[in-house]
Amino acid sequence: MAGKQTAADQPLRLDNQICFAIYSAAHAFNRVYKPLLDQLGLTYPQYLVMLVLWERDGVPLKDIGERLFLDSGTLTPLLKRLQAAQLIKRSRNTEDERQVLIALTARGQALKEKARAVPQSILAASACSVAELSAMKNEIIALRERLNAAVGE
Amino acid sequence: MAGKQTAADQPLRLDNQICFAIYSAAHAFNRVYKPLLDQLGLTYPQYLVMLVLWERDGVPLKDIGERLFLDSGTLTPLLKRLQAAQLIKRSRNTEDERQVLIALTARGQALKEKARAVPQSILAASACSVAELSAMKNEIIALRERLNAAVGE
DNA sequence: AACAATTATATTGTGCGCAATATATATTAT
DNA sequence: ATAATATATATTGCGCACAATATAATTGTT
Repeated sequence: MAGKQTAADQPLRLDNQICFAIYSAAHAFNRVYKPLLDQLGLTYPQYLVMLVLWERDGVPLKDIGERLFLDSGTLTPLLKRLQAAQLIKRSRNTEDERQVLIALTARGQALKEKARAVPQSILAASACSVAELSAMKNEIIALRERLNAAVGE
Repeated sequence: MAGKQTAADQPLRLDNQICFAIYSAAHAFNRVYKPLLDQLGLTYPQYLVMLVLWERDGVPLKDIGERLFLDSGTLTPLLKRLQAAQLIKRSRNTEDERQVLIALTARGQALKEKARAVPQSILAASACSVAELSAMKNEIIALRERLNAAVGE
């Protein structure tokens, strides 16, 4: 019984799962990022938050969450750690006291310069042209949007 | 100063990161899988382990780890939970007492039949042809291998 | 104005994922 | 045979992710 591989088993084979390809590629990226981000004192999710803030500063937690598809259960403690590292400040919006506005400190701003070395190291590790990576990225984002749409139904 | 977008900032823009596309697609997959796997009483990583075991039974923990790119720190507690759910059995290999062999219980074998409904639901949610998904999967796996090779150096 | 519904964030609990370390067994070298 | 090295698993600690829940502020209704 065990070991027999029929056509009916194909859909359950690990190597046929695109989800596992993506899952394992995400972990592979993480391993490449780890030594680079260690130098910045950031984890990968923290790096993503910093990328958002380096684009636009002083945004509510909710906006960061929508951008990264993360909720307050993940972001609240993560942001507290970034605050403890003196990279961000947290303050309530005076116009809407429910909102927590996240702003970079001088230290957080300054870290952007150090971070500029990261993308090129990642590009080198991926051993792939920018054009190819960009094409893959767009396909994956399109897939992500269809998956998110399916959940929303 | 904040809000200014120069060419030098492009590499750090969130939307230009393929890693974030993959990271967020992995989470999107997880959200699609969640309700399906809830019916099986499995988490997504547990489902991956079961996929491995449904292909070949009675394998050492190490083999599962190599297949899924996970170490004992992740697998040991996960396998204990699968054992608690009576889906697997754990036993030391008599020929090498260091190894823990993981075997399916009758219940674990039986769950495979229930799981056959999962891949087609995922396919529907991805709203994509099998051929397209397969092509993307191969590209992503190739990228993963290059990333893993870069870490190994 | 009072009440209900909505929104934004925080908290708690569970399960990964991984680094660092510990322990026991097996292999290799001397 | 003994010692040194390597291998397989387990344990601890930290940081996500996310479901479920709680709380406080805002908006909408009557």
